[in-house]
Amino acid sequence: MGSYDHKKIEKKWRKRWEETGANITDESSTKPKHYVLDMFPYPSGLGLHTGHVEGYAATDIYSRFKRMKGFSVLHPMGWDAFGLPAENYAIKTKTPPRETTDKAIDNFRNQIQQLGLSYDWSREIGTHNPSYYQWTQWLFLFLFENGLAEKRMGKVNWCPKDQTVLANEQTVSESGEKGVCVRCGTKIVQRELSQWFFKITDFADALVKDLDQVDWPESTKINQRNWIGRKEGVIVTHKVKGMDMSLDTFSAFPAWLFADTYMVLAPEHPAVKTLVAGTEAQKDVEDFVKRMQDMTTIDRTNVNTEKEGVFTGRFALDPLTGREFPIWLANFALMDFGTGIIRCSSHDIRDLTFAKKYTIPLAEVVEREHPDAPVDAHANKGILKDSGPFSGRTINVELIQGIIKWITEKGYGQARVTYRLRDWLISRQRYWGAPIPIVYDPEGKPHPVPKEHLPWLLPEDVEYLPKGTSPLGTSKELAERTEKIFGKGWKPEIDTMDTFVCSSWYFFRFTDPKNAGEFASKEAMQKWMPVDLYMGGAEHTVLHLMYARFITKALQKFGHISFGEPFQKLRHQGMILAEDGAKMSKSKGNVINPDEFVALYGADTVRVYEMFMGPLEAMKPWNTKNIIGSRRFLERVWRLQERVQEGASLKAETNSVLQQTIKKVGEDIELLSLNTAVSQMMICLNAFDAEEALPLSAYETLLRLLAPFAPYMTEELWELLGHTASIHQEEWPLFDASKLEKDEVVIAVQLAGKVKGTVIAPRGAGEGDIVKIIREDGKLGTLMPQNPSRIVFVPGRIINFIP
RNA sequence: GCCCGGGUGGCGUAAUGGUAGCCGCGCACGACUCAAAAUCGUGUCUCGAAAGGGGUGUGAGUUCGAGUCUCACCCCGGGCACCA
Repeated sequence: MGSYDHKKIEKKWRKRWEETGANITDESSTKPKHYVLDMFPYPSGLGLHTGHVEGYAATDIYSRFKRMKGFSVLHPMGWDAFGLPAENYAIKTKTPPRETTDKAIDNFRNQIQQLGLSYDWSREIGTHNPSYYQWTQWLFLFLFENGLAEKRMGKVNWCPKDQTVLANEQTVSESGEKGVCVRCGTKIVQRELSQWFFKITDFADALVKDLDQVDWPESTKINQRNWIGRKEGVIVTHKVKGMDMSLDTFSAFPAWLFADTYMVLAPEHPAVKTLVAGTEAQKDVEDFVKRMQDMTTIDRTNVNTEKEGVFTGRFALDPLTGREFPIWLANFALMDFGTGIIRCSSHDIRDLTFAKKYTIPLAEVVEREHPDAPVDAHANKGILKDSGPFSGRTINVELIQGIIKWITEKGYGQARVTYRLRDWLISRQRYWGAPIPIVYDPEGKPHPVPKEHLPWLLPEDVEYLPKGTSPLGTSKELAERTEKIFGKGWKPEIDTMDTFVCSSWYFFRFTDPKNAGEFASKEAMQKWMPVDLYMGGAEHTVLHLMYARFITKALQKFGHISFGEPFQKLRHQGMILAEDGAKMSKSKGNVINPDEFVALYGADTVRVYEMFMGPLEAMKPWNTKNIIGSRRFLERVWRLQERVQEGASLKAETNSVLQQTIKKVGEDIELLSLNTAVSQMMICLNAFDAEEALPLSAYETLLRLLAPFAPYMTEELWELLGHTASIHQEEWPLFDASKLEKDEVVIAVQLAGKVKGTVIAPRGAGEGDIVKIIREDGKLGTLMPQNPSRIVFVPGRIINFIP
């Protein structure tokens, strides 16, 4: 027996598997399908870190297990390759982003291949390749043609120093300060620009409802629901006193409407102008509106921002109470929520603070519990008073429905559902992204780039440094291309798409990655979709998953696919922390790279260690010292080959451990409880180690269980045992249910619930048998009462004497 | 503030309501060795000489029996946050 030389073994099998196409997807088979997907990485220059390895190892183990269980498994990998770091690097060094990105991808691919991950590399995709982004552009046109993509004015975050637009995530400094440029710390302003939007809000209802169909972590579903923020409520229409105009408000808490005493408009509300035109308040209001325009929504909607407003001098008539509501403008009222107008009352802390500041009269409709604090409407409970026909009623669902019905019947307003979700702004004034396939005629009207001109190539003759407009605007080639194809005076769209667009459909492409005529064939999608297991970090619980679901629903609505949810089962791997428990980050310089451990201990050890660390979904600190335990485990399995002897047989007790191990490891992989699966294999190893000689079949069974976890070493051992076919094509072992339990069991003996000792009894012994054994036991026999009032007996576990 | 997770040995963790601490790391002692490493063996929650107690963030409760279920509180982590 040679020693366990992981370097030699891993090199040998990596080459062999590549040569034999061991990981190519079995497309032709009639086996049931299983699609196991990782969230594809952004290929950063830093390379793979231990957090990637955790998720990838888990899905690899799962994929290998499923293959052994008789499934045809699709397990692909690709690159979310467009994005800012490469562009920023280009600005600094003038290196074209494609060069940087392709280099990073080569590095990533190499690292991933070393880990023995069974991806089908023939399906590799990169979102930055024209053969891929051609279909991202197709998707844009598909949405455009179906009225789901439109250009309209939108507020963007603008850094005056860098002369560029920033994504919301880029308006928080590293120290957590909000509303500043992440790169230079300059206070950002907001600009109105004409931007492309995807109308995700059209699907808001389905995006909430269909969460019930999928097997996702509950917290992720809650996050999605909160983000969408579906609220049922009521619109109330108010006449403005002395004017021929009316104002609509939205209320999510209809039970509290009778407490409202004033009204607040968003400063940017179109009605403001008319309300104050020619009045005394006009100048104050206009000043206020101007000041609010100069503030970002981020600043205006910060909890700590002082509430301020201005009175319009106008009054609205409340149809419910007949009250005259003073009409104010306020910084906290937002145009893009509800109707942009709020009915305000003392039952909302924000409204109350505002009213106190400006001494606006207030009313209450629920009796206070504490004299200092009025009841908060968000609690939505209590008994109403001073509420017209509803006084004396208790707030509950029926009452709320009754109030909405009453408002509707009286013609005061109507029921309405509102969402917090906003349309998806996909324009980016960036270079390194998929170009938006739109051209403008000389009048400035947008036209789609005809499909025969896709891919609409990203130009290369650009100035990366941002100068106030998109880098694509500096490309002579793009301008010339546009005029050549469309005519004189035509101009290209120079914004690119948000990289989230690229990643919102890649899982379709994997089913048919080389298709030149469609984004994926109907047959391929029908065969493989939806994704059966999707693994990725919890940081994508909102945006990526929401966008991918939106695209899926849009494609379904227009007949491209027949299902509405892309990811049937979703799991998150937890973050791996640095050894001191801190988050790994580039700035702290504590990022742990798996390479040195792969070199030192082997990929198999690193895989086993990361799975053994703890529950997959938990956040856990890396501990270099602990890796040795996993290495020792593999070495002991390696050395066990010496123990194999013809004609040997397992002790019944050892065999029962083996049967339990087959059962538990299979069940645990299915549940992705991989730490306990490894633990159980260690238990099995310990039992085998105690045997003088080992039958070949028992050893081979353990190897097959271990194969998904340690694919290299088990493959080598399998060959050493004389097999010519790969262990990864073996069937998953079956356990013998009749041999699961040991012949003798240990029963805990309790007196009034306290353990006093144990007795050994034959398997299947009944209460009477156990009592007899206890009576014959010297110590326990005298300790247990002769006439207990009750005996609780749990077969095979405990017997409890209640005196 | 609101919504999710979590608090178990020196450490990572394990326990269908049924013997808390499995498995691993570390540590201690022993074997092997001239010696060391590697390997193997024994031990390792705590008080106690022992017999026997106590112990899963705190306090109550349900139960024959609670790490596990219920309530209140404390602490840690994550997400959302002027959303009408």
